Amino acid sequence: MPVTVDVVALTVRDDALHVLLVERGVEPFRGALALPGGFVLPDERLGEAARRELAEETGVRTPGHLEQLRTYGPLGRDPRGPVLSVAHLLLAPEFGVVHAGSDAGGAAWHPVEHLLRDAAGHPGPDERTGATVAGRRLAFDHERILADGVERARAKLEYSALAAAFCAPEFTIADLRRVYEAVWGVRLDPRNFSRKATGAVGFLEPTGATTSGGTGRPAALYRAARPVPGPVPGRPHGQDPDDAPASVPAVLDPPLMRPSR
Amino acid sequence: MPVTVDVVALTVRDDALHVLLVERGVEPFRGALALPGGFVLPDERLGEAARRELAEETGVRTPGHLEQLRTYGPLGRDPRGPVLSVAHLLLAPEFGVVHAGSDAGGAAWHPVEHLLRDAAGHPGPDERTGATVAGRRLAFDHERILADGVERARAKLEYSALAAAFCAPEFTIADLRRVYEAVWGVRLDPRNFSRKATGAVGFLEPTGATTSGGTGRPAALYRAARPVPGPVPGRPHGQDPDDAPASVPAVLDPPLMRPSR
DNA sequence: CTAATAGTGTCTGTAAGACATTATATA
DNA sequence: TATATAATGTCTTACAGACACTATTAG
Repeated sequence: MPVTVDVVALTVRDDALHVLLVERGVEPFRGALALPGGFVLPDERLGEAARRELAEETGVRTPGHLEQLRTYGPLGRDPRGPVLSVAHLLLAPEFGVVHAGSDAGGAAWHPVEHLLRDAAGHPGPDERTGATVAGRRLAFDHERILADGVERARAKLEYSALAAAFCAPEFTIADLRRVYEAVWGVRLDPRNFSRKATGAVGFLEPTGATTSGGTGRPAALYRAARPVPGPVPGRPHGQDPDDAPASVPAVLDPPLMRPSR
Repeated sequence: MPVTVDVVALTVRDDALHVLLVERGVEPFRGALALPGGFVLPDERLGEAARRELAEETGVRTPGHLEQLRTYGPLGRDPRGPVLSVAHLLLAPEFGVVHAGSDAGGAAWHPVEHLLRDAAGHPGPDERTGATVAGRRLAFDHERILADGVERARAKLEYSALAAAFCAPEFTIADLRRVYEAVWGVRLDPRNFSRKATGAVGFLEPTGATTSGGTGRPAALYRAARPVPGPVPGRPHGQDPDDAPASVPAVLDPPLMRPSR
C-alpha cells in the first residue's frame, strides 16, 4: 500500500491564520493548490518524512511544533488508486518560503479563511458573490485535511500551551493574544487575557527584558515555560514519542482559555 | 509498506475499565497478549478493516463507537520489518467474546489498570510487589497504543457525550456515573452528577420509562440524544466521515464534566 | 416501620467576563 | 503636552462542589 505524508503548516500572519500551500506541477490536479507532502521513504519515520517533504518543497528546515494529525484513505482520495496519507500538523512562527521544488511551484502562505467553507453554513468571503475563485480548490482531499488541522489547532489552544509555537522565541502577551484572536477568530479582552496568561502555571516564563522602540509603554517579554517535569495526575500528558521532542509544554490543567460564546 | 489496523476495544465491566485482548498464536510474540488487529485488505477502508479484524478474532459484530486513534510506525515496532499500524478506538457496552479465531486464542476482557504502569509514576497494583505478572506484557508496541487509547477515552468524556457509548441503549444516570468513575478512576457526587448530566443540552433524552425490580427508588431511563443538527459555531463538530456514522453526538459545549482534582 | 437508592434544594467559594484606573513609553 | 499601549484593580454573575433534604421503591 503506498503511504504518503501531508503537512498542514499553519502560521499567524497579519493577524490571520495562514496555511502553506504548493502549486502542483504534475498530474493529477496539475496547477491546483495542495498541501506539501509526498511518499514516505523506506526506513524513514513519519515525522522525518513530513519535515523532509516540507523542506524539499519550501526550501526551509522549519522550527515549530509538529504532531501527527490523522490518517486518511486509502480509498477514494487519489484517482490513481488507493493511497494512505498520514497527515501532520505544523504550528510555527512565520518563515519565508525560500525555494520552489522540482515538482512543486509557488509555495506560499494562504489565508485559511479563504479556503474553508464553514461546515456550519457560514458563507466564505468568496462565496457571498457566488463565484468560486479560480485555483482555490485544493487537490485531493486536502480541503478536509486542512479543516481537520485547523480544528485541531483551535482545540489545542484551549487546553495546551501550544499558542507559543506560533510565536518567536521571545514574545509579548499581546503577541500571544493576537495568536488566539487569529486562530479562534474572536476578540479577546487584553486585560483579562493578560491576567489569565500570566497566571497560568507552566505556561509563560518572563525573560526580564521588555520591548522598545514602539509606541506606548514597553511590554514585558516572555518565553514558553519548559515542559513540566511530571505529567499532571489524571490528565493526559500529551507526550509524542514518535514525533520530534515537543518544543512547548503539552497539556495545561486547568484548561488555559476558552473562546467566549 | 505493509499496513495493519489494531483495535483498542474498551468497556466498563464491574465498575472497572477493561480492554479486549487476544493471545497470539503465531510468532512473533507467540503466547503474548495483543490488541486484536491485522493487515488491511486491498480496497478496504480503515474502519472496515478494524471491525472485520475484531469480528474475526472475537466472533462478534460489535456495536459501539469506533474512531481512529493514531498511526504508529513504521520503524521499530515489528521485528519482521517496517509495518504501519493505524490504531482504532472502540467504546462499547460489554459484549461476550464468542469465538477464538485461527491465529488468535483466548480473546478476553482484561482490566486496564493491571496492564498500564502510570506514566506519572503511580505504581501499578502488580508493581508494588516488584514482580512482573507473567503474560501481562503486551506484544509489539501495544502497551503504548493502549495507553494512548485510554488517554483518548478519558479526555473525550470530558467534553463529549461519548460516555453513553459504554452503556446499553437505555441507561440510568447512575449507570452513566459509574462509567465516568471507572474511566477516570474517581468518585463523583451522585447528586451533582445528576444535576449536570440532566442539565447538559444535547446529551440525554428521557425515555419516560423507569427501572424496576431493584432495591430503592426506581431510576428514570435515558438514551443518548440524537446528534445535534448543526455544529456549534466556533467549536469542532467532531464528525468522522471516514469512520462509520457516529453512534452518539460528538462535542458538547460547554464541556460536560471534569475530573475533580 | 427500616433500608436503600433516586432526585431536588441550598449554600459558598472561585473564577470568568465587563470595565475603570494607573503606568510608561513616543511624538 | 497628547497619544498609545501595558499592566493592575474592582465588581458582578455564573457555576462547581459540598451537603441537607425529600421521594419512592423493597422487605
